[in-house]
Amino acid sequence: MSAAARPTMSLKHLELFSQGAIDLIERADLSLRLGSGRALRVKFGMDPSSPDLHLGHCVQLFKLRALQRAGMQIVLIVGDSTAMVGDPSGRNKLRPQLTRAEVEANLETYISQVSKVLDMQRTEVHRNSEWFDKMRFEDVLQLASRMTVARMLERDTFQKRVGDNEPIGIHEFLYPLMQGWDSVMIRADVELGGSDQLFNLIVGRHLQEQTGQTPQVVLTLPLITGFDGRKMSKSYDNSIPLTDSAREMFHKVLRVEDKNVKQWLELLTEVEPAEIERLCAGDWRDAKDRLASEITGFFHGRQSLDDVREAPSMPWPDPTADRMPLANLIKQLGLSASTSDARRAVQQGAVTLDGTVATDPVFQVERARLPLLLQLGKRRAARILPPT
RNA sequence: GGGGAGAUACUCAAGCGGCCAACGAGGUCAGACUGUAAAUCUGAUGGCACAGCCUUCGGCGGUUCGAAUCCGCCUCUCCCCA
Repeated sequence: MSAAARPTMSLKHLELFSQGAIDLIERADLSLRLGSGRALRVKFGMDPSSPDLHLGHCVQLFKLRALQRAGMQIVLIVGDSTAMVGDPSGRNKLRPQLTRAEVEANLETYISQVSKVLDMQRTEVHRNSEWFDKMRFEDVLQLASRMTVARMLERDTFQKRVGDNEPIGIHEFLYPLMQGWDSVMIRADVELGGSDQLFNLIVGRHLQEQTGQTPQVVLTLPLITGFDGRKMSKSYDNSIPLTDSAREMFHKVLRVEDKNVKQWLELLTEVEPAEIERLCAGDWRDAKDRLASEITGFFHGRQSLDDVREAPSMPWPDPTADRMPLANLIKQLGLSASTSDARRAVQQGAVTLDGTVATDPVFQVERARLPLLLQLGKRRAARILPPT
């Protein structure tokens, strides 16, 4: 648990950095910097472009957590300016630009979610509007002149869009430059990102070199996939948001494909490597259960695991009503997105009351019957208690 | 600047005056089966205290008993030429 970075530890640290990495550019350079014995400035940027973080982001965050514990200085960049541009990485479409108000709203939830993984007391946080808001057009032009269009168009994502007759906004070319400029401004030693970020990270090296800094070490980590096998992403709707209830999170994690269980254990938990080997050699059920328990326990606390197997308690939603139609009750408990949705679930036999299937959406649930166990499918349930 | 094509629900994509809350596919949700998995089969998939009503087909107006479908203007995108 020693947090001091001493030269003698540099080899161990090198291992810590490179574990699980896809790209490490340049390894020798990292080794050299570690040898200096100082706390390296490790940059990680996130755009508050959607309100919630999900497990995909956590691959990076867990690595940062380990590095932070090893005494590295984590520098978190909240991309409030870049969020208004939208990262074109992996995008086959023009991303809608966010307004400043939307970005502000997302930013707050981000920080609180990151604090579950990182010690924010020891984390340096910057918004990139700190420097971008001060730039004049002249400065923007100068930054833009540091990169060529040909170089930009090398990116597969842009190539693909050109091929598919999809629009590319000029402002999208600015995105990698902005991200790279962040590195210059905070004098990053290392920048961490998903493997799809390689191009952007390399631009950071390029810009640092041009401005007389030593280019940062670039470290990319694997992207984990969502339910559908594609990169886990909010926009593909295949992600596991950190805001999920313990129950939702647990069950979604259980749906991970068998072949990814090991990777998730390595990237998203702090289970010892030897233990991971042991788990993966055994029954998948146990490995998955452990994985889901680790992840859910980490974000919601160990005691939440009881709630996963038991239904969480919720009060009767409308204290003034003596009875409510089943569908409306489900909606008001927040177990379904809409009343119509609840009705459909009921009609399809997905809902049980105290273990008995209820198929009538307008069935009147009496308040006098409380407490009552209501289950909707396998993943949603509530123990309804009388109002206090 | 000139010419052509297009904008439909989470995504892709049919529909081209009433039978349209809108074919189909993917996704998602649920049921069966299972390992609370995957695969497979089945059903559902705008909202509403729901046999009815309300709001949707880029936007605003118009024609019509009736418009996603016809007309006008606007916004946005792609392609070809300059």
